[in-house]
Amino acid sequence: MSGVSTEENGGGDPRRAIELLWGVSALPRRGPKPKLTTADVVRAAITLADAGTIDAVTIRHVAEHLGVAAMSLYTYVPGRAELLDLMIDHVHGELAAPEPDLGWRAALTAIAEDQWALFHRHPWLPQVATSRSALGPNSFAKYENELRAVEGIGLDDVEMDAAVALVTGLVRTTARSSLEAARLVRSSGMTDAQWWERAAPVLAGIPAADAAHYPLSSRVGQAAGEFHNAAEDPAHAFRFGLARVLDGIEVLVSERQP
Amino acid sequence: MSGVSTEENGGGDPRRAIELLWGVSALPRRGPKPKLTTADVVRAAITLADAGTIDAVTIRHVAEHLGVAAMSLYTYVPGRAELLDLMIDHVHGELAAPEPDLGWRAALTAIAEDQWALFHRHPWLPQVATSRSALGPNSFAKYENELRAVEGIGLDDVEMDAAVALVTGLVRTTARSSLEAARLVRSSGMTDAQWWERAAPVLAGIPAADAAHYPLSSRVGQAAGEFHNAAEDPAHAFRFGLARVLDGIEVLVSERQP
DNA sequence: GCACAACTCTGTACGACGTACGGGATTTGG
DNA sequence: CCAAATCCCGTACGTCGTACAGAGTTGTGC
Repeated sequence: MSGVSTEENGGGDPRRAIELLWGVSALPRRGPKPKLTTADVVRAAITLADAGTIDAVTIRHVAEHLGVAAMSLYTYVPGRAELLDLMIDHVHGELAAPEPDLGWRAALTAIAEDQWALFHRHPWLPQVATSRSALGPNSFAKYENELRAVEGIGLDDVEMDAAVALVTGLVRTTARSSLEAARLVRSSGMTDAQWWERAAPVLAGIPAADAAHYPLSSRVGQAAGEFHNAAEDPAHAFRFGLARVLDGIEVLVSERQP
Repeated sequence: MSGVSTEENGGGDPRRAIELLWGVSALPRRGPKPKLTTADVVRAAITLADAGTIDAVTIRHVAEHLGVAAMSLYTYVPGRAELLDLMIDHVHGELAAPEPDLGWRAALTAIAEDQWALFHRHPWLPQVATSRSALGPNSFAKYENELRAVEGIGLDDVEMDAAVALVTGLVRTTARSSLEAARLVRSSGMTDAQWWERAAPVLAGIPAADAAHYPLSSRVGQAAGEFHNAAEDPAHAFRFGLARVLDGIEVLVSERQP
């Protein structure tokens, strides 16, 4: 019962977007004084997104929130896609640089937890895809910090990149799914349990959907479901996954440093 | 330069959707003979999506592809969101049940590779989110098969669920990002290398973006970038991640079976 | 002091989207 | 044979991003 669609973009000239991200601009100023700044627009968009989903970030909404006409936003931002990039880089600025000399495992854990928290402060963030990513200063710093965590432990450059991508990908995925579940509960007004109560009798009327056909799904699905509803859960997939991934990286590291 | 937005849904009555997924219906038939079936609509939608992105699946497009008016589709499908659910379950039918008695590691590997291939046959699939997932027969079978791979190796039910979610999540994430990158190349008409050629001089003009500020990013980013462009790559994040994750699960399994 | 260029701001408009509504056409159960 | 059920579909509404053109405002060069 849920769908996601992905807007494409990324075709445009990187020039203007990069300048905005790095705050370069403002040489000759003629014409009327601007009412706003690009940063105002970005902050307003983030406020709106934090309160709902990324869909709340429409040009018209943001403009209304700022008290200007929709088309005025195009003075500060080339378009909606670039606005999203600016939002991403902006919130990446909230990530901390991990303490030095922690050891790679503690450092990666700190990074993962920091990002987990960031995703929960900005629930729209894991929904927004970013390949050929937003080249802003904060995103650069994020990558640099991630790499620092696995520096000098015996991995080559390609492995370092893959390792941090694995960890950050895990955080994104698990955060995304936990946030999506929470959003679904809010938007449908049904908890998972209530939803299953609705769905179960319908399924029960379908011979092919009998538990006998899906013995493991029935048993494990129920156990997992009860556990998930135990309210301590949403972070479980994250903690479980992180533990496995770090153990897996540890195996690789040991191979490299016998 | 890229953005993704997530449509919400999932509020509606599960009843009709589940009936469609399980093919229950068609009792009393009065009125004119239908020109189409629900399956026709689903297949047309999949054809369209396979050739582009999920955005190509609009009610009007699908209808046009089938030679009927847009509103006619609502005879066969309650709405676009349910159509997406039907598409998902339909393609899940292409997944094979892994051979029995493979051992958990080989079985999980087979499942991961099968899904990796599925995602590449249907590039829109990893873009479509599915929490409170599409309760169709093929999706059930998918989950059942996944669980079977880790049955009886010493994990409890919650761990089994988490382990298969970790693996399938990895496949989805890595497939998604590899496909997104490929799509970006097509849609922008620029390879990553060309795009960097465009972007680099702009960044070079920005003091704060100097390589000295991001020593690891520069070095590792370049190495990883060259490797990625080596054309053998797109599956690298997948293979690397899978190896780490399986090693991590192996550690857990050993703990459970001393 | 003045004209003009550069800039900000905005109203209107276009082509997409999902889908609500209502009506005409068709088939079949009673 | 009629009425109910079911189909097909034209029209319309509200949403979106944003192209375009014009009006108002400011600094610069003379």
